Amino acid sequence: MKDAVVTRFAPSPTGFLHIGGARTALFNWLYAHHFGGKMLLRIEDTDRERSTQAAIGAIIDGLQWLGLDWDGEPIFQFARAARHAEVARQMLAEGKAYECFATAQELTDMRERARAEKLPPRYDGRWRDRPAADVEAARTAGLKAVIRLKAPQDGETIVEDRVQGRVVFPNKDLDDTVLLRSDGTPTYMLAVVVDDHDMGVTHIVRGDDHLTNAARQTHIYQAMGWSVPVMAHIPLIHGSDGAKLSKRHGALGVDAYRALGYLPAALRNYLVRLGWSAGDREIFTTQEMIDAFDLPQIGRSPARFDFAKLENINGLYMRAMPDDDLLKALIDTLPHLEHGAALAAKLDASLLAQLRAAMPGLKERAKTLVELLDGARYLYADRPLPLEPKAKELLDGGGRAHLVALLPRLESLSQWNASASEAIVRAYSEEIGAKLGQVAQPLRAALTGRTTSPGVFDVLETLGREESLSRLRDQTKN
RNA sequence: GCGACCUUCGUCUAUCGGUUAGGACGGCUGCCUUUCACGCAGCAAAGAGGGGUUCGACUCCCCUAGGUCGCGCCA
Repeated sequence: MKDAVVTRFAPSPTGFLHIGGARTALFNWLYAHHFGGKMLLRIEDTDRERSTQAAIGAIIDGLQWLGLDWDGEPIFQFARAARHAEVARQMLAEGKAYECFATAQELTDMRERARAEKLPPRYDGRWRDRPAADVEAARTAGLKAVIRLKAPQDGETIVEDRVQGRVVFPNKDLDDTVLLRSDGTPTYMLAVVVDDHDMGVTHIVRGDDHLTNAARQTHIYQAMGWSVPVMAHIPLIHGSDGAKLSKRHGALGVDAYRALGYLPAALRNYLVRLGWSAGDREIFTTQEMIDAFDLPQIGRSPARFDFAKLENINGLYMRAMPDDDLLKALIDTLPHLEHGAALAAKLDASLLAQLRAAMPGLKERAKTLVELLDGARYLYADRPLPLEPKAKELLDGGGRAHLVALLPRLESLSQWNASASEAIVRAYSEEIGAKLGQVAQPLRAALTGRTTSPGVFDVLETLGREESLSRLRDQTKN
């Protein structure tokens, strides 16, 4: 196996793992697995002001929840600062970089002047070819220097991108990037290149907001005589109105998706089809995804995030999941769900068995775990059940009489199961010449407090004789 | 302002010069039915605009419009 594929996911820990980052991670993960390679994780924490431990935790937790594992230990970029500085000094020594003593004020003025003249705001290279004497003078005057790359000024830099195609940047449009800050810490631009090189990254798959950075980074690779990895800049995800993804549009941390009751496998399936396709195929197992995934099928246009489709896919996954697995997923997710604590508090062996028995009827009525939890509420609600307005109307509007008539018949049942109760109820409705629904709906209202639920006869069975009859008596009393 | 990239049903997409422009979500009809769902059947819905090239353009080229991203001693 020559040239094994090595990809990396390189988030900066300044916030949670958002949905766009999750998709980037997924693409890197799929690509690495498709070619039997590795995906590395690098935490880009060089911004000491904004990087937080909490964000690092959120990112790692998010990746783990999504099932996107990485090879080896995560690399922390800040820990490699000395290596980055060493490379910068090497470039300085080789004349590939130079010291620049321009002050922050000078740079601001430079930009403002450019803006006023409607020119692109760029560094003008004022320290690029200064005589050594000037540099000495500045240093003895106590000025602090940054190290800037001596980037090519003529010709063009070509990024052969596997998604964007051949993108040409005239070098005159790119200025001399800062490599090392005046306090001696490396910039992102330098750190990324050095780390990707040192980590043996062969394929860089990242958001296309980095496309112009790719040209600047290419200059650094060239200055160091390193080979440039394969680049693939994938389009960003947009909100439903086409604008930048905002909170309202789904730019939430992946933990929010967990709290909304989405299954990681479903979210993965939704995300992989956002900007990538394999013919008409919509649903993939993880292995199928790995087998089918490759860079050429990634589109170049940004995709909009669509909750409706995510819900649909999640519902599909829930229905396809074995009942035991789905129940486990629900129980495991309880701590993250809004009303999860109520169920968790009452969860014992018998409730667990009831949930398991009700699962077939429950899962086809839910698109998320939140809906599944809500649908299961009748199983563990306290008597007397609170009635939804429509359920109350149903009982008050004549439904109660049916319950009164049905109660003794149900009480006399020798076998308590769905088919036995169904026979009783059907016989009764035929007797009085009513449609089954006219009788079944009041029953449902009394048993669940609602007008919608799984089939009433299944409800009777899973609730059990005592609980069912008690709930019916509660409603016939008044 | 400059630069890069993007533009097929409302949304995600297929199409790699010749198709009644296909699928999925959502929407709407209907069937099933004890409710709600599920399932099934069906319907509506698209090549941004304008020029070329070509026997023939969604597909290739140019222009326009719109959108996104980038232009820090942030990442």
